Amino acid sequence: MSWTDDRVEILKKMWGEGQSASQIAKELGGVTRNAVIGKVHRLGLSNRTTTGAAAPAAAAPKAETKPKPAAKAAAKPKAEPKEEEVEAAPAPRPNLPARAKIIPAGQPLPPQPSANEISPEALAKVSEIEKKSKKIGLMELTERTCKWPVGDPATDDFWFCGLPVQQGKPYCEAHVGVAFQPMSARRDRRR
DNA sequence: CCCTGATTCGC
DNA sequence: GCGAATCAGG
Repeated sequence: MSWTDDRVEILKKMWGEGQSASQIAKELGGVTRNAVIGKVHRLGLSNRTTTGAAAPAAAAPKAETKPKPAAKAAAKPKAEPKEEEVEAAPAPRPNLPARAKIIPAGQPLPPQPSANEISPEALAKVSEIEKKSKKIGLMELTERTCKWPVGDPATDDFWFCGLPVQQGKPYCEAHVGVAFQPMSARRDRRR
């Protein structure tokens, strides 16, 4: 595939909308996100300060990019209804064994050193997500499902969180929060 | 070990 | 000019 004017236009449009390079590449087809990024740079329209997936600092106040006074007469009333994202069904919700006494106090911390102090916020968050947990069984555990145990293994009332894990961690974000709160900042990241 | 963009360099 | 490989970071 080559960069035809048409495709470049789509690229500019989507990039301007803040779409990620991978999304643009997927839309265009026949190119990878690297190709898109490369092209973006070559076109000069790089900056967007949106590094990383989790970069809430969008802002983009100086978006007004009209460097070309030469108004392009290419008026294309493209009524793009945007891509419709299909929302997957929520939790499978396997029938709960009657009264699920979701112990509020006895927090099932796997490797509990001794006495740790977890912020009430984190605990509240855990209680919250436990409701949303997928309640998966041991068999459903994969490398990227939260392995946080909930309930009492000795009873029916036991399952694993199963939510998407945090990168590299064995737990989801909420559980990571209570799993290892205390951590000395490690300035070490070399391949 | 998912994702993002940025840069390099052989083609 | 192109983009895979790589880098740098969330």
